[in-house]
Amino acid sequence: MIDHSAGPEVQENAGTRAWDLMADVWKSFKPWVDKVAASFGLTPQQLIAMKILGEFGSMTMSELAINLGCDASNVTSIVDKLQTRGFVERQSSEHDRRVKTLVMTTDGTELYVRARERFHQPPPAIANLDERDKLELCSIMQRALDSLGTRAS
Amino acid sequence: MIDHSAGPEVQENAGTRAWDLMADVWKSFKPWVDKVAASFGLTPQQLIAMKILGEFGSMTMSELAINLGCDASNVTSIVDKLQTRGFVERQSSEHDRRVKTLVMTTDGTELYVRARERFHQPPPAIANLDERDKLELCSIMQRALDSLGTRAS
DNA sequence: TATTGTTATACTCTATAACTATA
DNA sequence: TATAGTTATAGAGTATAACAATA
Repeated sequence: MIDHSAGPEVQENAGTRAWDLMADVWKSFKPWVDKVAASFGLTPQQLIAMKILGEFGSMTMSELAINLGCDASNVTSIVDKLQTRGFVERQSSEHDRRVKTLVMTTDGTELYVRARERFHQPPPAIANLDERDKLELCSIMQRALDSLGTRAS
Repeated sequence: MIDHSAGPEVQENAGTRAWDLMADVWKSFKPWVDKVAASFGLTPQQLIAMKILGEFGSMTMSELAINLGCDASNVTSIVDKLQTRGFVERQSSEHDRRVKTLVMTTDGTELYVRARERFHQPPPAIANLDERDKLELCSIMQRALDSLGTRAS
């Protein structure tokens, strides 16, 4: 039997504790993300897709799948909805007609520019940090990504 | 029209950049979490519920909902599955028979103890950091949580 | 009347497998 | 044969609303 008389157990090491704390911070992001997405009439994933398309300008369906980190079949439905709303268009590539290139419409670009303004203000838990902490957090997260062999953007 | 000639745009401030980098790091956690949960035959959310129950010993359905950060209706189905598997039991509280207290079974406790061993090794992106970064990350995340008025665990 | 937990329902996000149209 | 994208399907996770039992 486990002794719970003292409440939650003490964290054994800094890595585990950092992971638990990051999870708590991440959980605090969700209401903010949902609210921002809803303010544009989009789901979070749709807004992220718009952000990626806005940053890169145009890309194929499979490239968007890689950037979103999800299966290509999901991208079909995400783009379907964005296209129905008039924010993106599919263009068949002329040199390989299997490939579809996504381009933003004028409405989509306008939405992206407005959304970008919102992204400049990160979620409260990050925004509330002082400048030194923000910079240090960038450094640590960058080292964490580098340790995985991930390419920095 | 947006100028994309130089690829993705430069991040304007440290907060936004920290938020983007944290999102990338968080994304790297998912395969690890899925793998750990699957190694116990559980979904991630079920494993998190077991972790919370193991740490706190026992709690009511609504308390678990608060700790999971989701609606009470979801907890019903999560606990249903854990109970079917024989890891937790519902006990009607004697002083208020509306309330159900969750307690882990012997099998549940045994699973929790094994899972706890796995949690001691955080996801690669965190585990790979050196001790100084881990400690600094703890401090920053703690300050981020404190800035929200969140109670530290 | 108010609260705890359940049920019914629906939507988002996700993945796998089978399919099509091209290559 | 292989690849890009689609369709069909299924499951996890989420929330809202209506409900039963109890307070």
